[in-house]
Amino acid sequence: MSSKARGAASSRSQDPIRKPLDADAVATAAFELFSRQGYNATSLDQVASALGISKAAIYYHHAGKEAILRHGLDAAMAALESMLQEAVFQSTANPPLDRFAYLVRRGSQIGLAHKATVEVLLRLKGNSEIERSLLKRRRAFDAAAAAILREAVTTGDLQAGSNPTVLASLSIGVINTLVEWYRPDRAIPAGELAEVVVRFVMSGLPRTGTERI
Amino acid sequence: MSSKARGAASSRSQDPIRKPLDADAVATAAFELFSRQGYNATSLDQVASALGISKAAIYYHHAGKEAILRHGLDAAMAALESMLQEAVFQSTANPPLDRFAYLVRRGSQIGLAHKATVEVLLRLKGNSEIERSLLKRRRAFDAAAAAILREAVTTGDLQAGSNPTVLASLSIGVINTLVEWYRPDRAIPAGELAEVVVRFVMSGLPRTGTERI
DNA sequence: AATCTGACTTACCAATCGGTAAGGGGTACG
DNA sequence: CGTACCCCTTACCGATTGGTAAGTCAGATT
Repeated sequence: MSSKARGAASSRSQDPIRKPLDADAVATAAFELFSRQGYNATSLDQVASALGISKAAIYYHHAGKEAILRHGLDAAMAALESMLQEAVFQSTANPPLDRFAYLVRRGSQIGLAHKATVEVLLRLKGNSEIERSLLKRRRAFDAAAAAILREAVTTGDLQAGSNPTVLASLSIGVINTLVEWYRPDRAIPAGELAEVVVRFVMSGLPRTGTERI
Repeated sequence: MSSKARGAASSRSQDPIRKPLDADAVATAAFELFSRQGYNATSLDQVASALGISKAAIYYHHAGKEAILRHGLDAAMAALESMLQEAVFQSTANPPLDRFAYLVRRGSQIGLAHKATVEVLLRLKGNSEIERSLLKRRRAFDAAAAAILREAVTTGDLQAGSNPTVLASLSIGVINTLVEWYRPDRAIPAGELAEVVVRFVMSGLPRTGTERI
């Protein structure tokens, strides 16, 4: 019983078999917890035990906790940004409100598809350099959305005197809030929900006796 | 120079003068930081130094970190709940959509007036018993709002087939998102903003060529 | 003058956290 | 058969955190 017997990998050999993890799998599990408990309230030990590995094993796949954060949020922001490019560079013959509706629809779909990551993205507070750089990208996204609405005011599609920045923030806010309460086991499927969101942003509550387009 | 000389209150006597703090003042300062950095990312040492006191002094006013959380969130939830009572018990002769509009307007005003507390309230994740009890109250609030919309479907004020739960979540979501980006130094004053929110919820983006009521 | 109380202070603690060091089992390849 | 590499382990560390113990000083009360 000398201290030499520092048995390693003992629990792994007890496992039936398990595929080696990769950086993506670790990040996915981490974001599952980040989104449920919050980033700061989630320890790497929790992430490790959710994966059935030791905390140190996480450091084989990622440089640290913040690296995991960046890994996941980079992917989510990239998806949103490429979608924004599509919306912005759609035929300018396309009315700005149509492009905005496209942005809202695709934004909802992406938000729901990347629920865990987007939820964490929305809760960033800028407590580190990484968080601040992500926040900067988020603000650029919001500004681009506002620009489309500003154009809609110029073309007269939106009422003169409207504040495009505020309206863009409210519209995007609807998407954001979506990510926070939607659970896939809900009565309404994600595909339909995106349409409900688009109609809500364009027309508000579906009242009777008001014109619909 | 015996160890007896454990000078106390030394920094206070250096201060010009300072009124004694009370539990509310400590909680207000704490929520200022909670809302900017997040609850978990804010240490009591930060709260203390923002107040110019020692961390231990916080424990004279509050039983602990979670007690501060409860102190502030209890007040915010109470304000929202009493507003909800007003909206619900308004003359039933009042159309449900009018009552809902009232709820959205007052909800926006309260959210903006209690910005720091409400922002923390919205970020709760249920990581402790206190958080879970607050979340329960929040869900009751959402359910009551949904009930008003359900009534509006019954009376035919909302289109048949509408999902009142989803629509209530989207509407309240607009208020929630408001709290996250609004800064009082913005171009638009808080009073106007509440009206913009009401119009947005009732009619969506202010398009030209659509009927307004 | 003596005492009490409100409002703090410094000094400390145990627990937890993110992160590191060092090593070991399994498989592929020479 | 050796050895190299991948993927992971146990054991540990320093820093930070929420929380506590005990002392203190100014001002009100007696």
